[in-house]
Amino acid sequence: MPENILIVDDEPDIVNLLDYHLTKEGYLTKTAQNGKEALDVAKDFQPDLVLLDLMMPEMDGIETCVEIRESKEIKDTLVALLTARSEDYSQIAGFESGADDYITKPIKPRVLMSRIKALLRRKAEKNTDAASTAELFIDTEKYVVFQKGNELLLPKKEFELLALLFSKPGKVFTRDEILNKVWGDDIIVGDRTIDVHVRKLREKLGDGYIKTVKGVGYKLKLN
Amino acid sequence: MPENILIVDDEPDIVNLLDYHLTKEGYLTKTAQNGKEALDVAKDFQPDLVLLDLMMPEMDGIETCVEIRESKEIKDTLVALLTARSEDYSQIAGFESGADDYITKPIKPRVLMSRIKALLRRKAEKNTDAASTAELFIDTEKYVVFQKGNELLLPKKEFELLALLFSKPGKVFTRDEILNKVWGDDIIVGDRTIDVHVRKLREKLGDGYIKTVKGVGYKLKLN
DNA sequence: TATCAATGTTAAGGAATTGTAAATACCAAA
DNA sequence: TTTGGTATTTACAATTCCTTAACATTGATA
Repeated sequence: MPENILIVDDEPDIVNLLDYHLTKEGYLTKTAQNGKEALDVAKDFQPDLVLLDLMMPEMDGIETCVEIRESKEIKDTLVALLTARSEDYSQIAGFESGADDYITKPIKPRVLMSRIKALLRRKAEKNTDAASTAELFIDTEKYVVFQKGNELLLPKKEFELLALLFSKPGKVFTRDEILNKVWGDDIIVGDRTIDVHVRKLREKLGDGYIKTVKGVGYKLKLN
Repeated sequence: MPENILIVDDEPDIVNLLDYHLTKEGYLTKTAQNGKEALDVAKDFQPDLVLLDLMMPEMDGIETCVEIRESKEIKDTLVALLTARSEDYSQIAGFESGADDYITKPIKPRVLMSRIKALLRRKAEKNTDAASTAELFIDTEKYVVFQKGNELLLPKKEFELLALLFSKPGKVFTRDEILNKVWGDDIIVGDRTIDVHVRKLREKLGDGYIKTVKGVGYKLKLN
C-alpha cells in the first residue's frame, strides 16, 4: 500500500523536484501551490505526510500547519516544514506550529528520503502503540532542541550528551561509551560528572526521557 | 571464517596503517579512497564492517553512510565513522548518518581493535537475536526483554543470566557454567545466589520458561 | 516411604551505584 | 578584571540491587 504525500510549495521547480523523487520511490503524490489549496486537496487525498514550505503567499506554512492540526479530517497527518537554512527556528517554535519535522533547504534528495522514511516509519509504529507522547527534535547544526515545539537551549555538553542518546533511542549507552564519545578517549573526569549532566537534562526535559539502567548506563526513551 | 572489513580513506597512510593492523589480526580487508568507490567495492565484497573516514573528497563519510543504509545490498553492514578529535560529535550524531560507531583520530591501534571486536561481537549476537521466537526476545543493545511484545526492564544480573540461557535455548547450563559466565571466574558467591535470581526471573517472566534440571543446572524452554 | 542432597522461598542487611545540592574551577566576553 | 554562564568536583543522601542466611520443599535413591 503506497503512502500518500502532499507537496505544497509556491515554486513549481521545487514541487517538481520533490514530486519526481517521491514518485520514483513509489509514493503517491499530489501537489498544491499554497496553504488554502493544500487544505482543500488534503481533505480528499488524506495524505500520510504533508511537505509544507514555510514561505508561501496566501497562507504560509505555519498557518497551514495550525489549520491542519485544528481540522477534524486531517489532524493526524504528518507535517514536515521546509525551511531555508537562514530562517530562524525560534520563529517556528514560538508558534507551536505542531509540525513533526523540519527540513532545511537546499534539499538534498537522499537526506529528504531518509527523513521521510523515518517519519513514516515512526508513524506506523506509533499507530500500533496506544500512547502518544512528547516529541523531541534535535537540530545538530544549530545546537537546538525542540520539545513539543518549544525551543530549548542547552549548553554544549548537555546537548552533546542528549544528541548521543538521541542518536539511538532506546539503546543503553554505558558510562564508558558516553565518556568516550562526549568527552573523548583520554579525558579523565570524576565519577559524578555524567550524573550531574543527566540530572540537568532531566531538570530541563522533565523526567521520563532519560532512563537509568543501573550498573549499565543510560538510555533515552521516546514515547 | 574471517570477517571482511572495508577501509575507506583518501589518505593512503591511514589506509595502510589500518590495513596492516587489521590484516595482522586476521581480518580480510579491502580499501577504497572515497565514498563512491567504497559503495562499488562494498556491493561485491559484502563487508561485515566499513571503516569510513568522515572527511573525503567526492562523497564524504556521512553521505556514504546514508547511501549504505539506503542500499538494498549492504544496508545491514556495520559502519564506523573515523572523525578527527576536533570535530564535534553532535554534528555527526544526527538522524541522517545512522552509523554504528564513531572512532576518533588519531587512531590508537589497540583501541581500534577492541572497538572493532566489540562491534562485530554485537553484530553476531544480534543475528542470533533476530532468529528468535516472537514469544521472548532479548535486545542486548537496549538491555531490554520483550515478552509477547511488551517491554521488560531487568536488573543487570537478571538480564545477563537470562541472556546466557537465551543464547542457547534448550541447552542445560550447569551452575558452574553460569557462575563463570555471569559472575566471572574468581567471584565467589553462596549457593543460593543463582536460585534467587532464577526465582526473580520466574516471578517476572512467569513459570514455564526456566526449567530446573536437578543435579545439573537450568535451561530455557521456548514454546 | 524415608532419607538427604539439591533446589525453592523469603526477608533482611549491606554493598555498590546513582542522585543531588552546593562549592569550586574554568573560560570567554564585556 | 569582572561577569555570567558552564563544567567539574565534592560530600553526602538515596536507591537499587545483590547476596546471605534461615528455613521449606522437592525428588531421586536406597
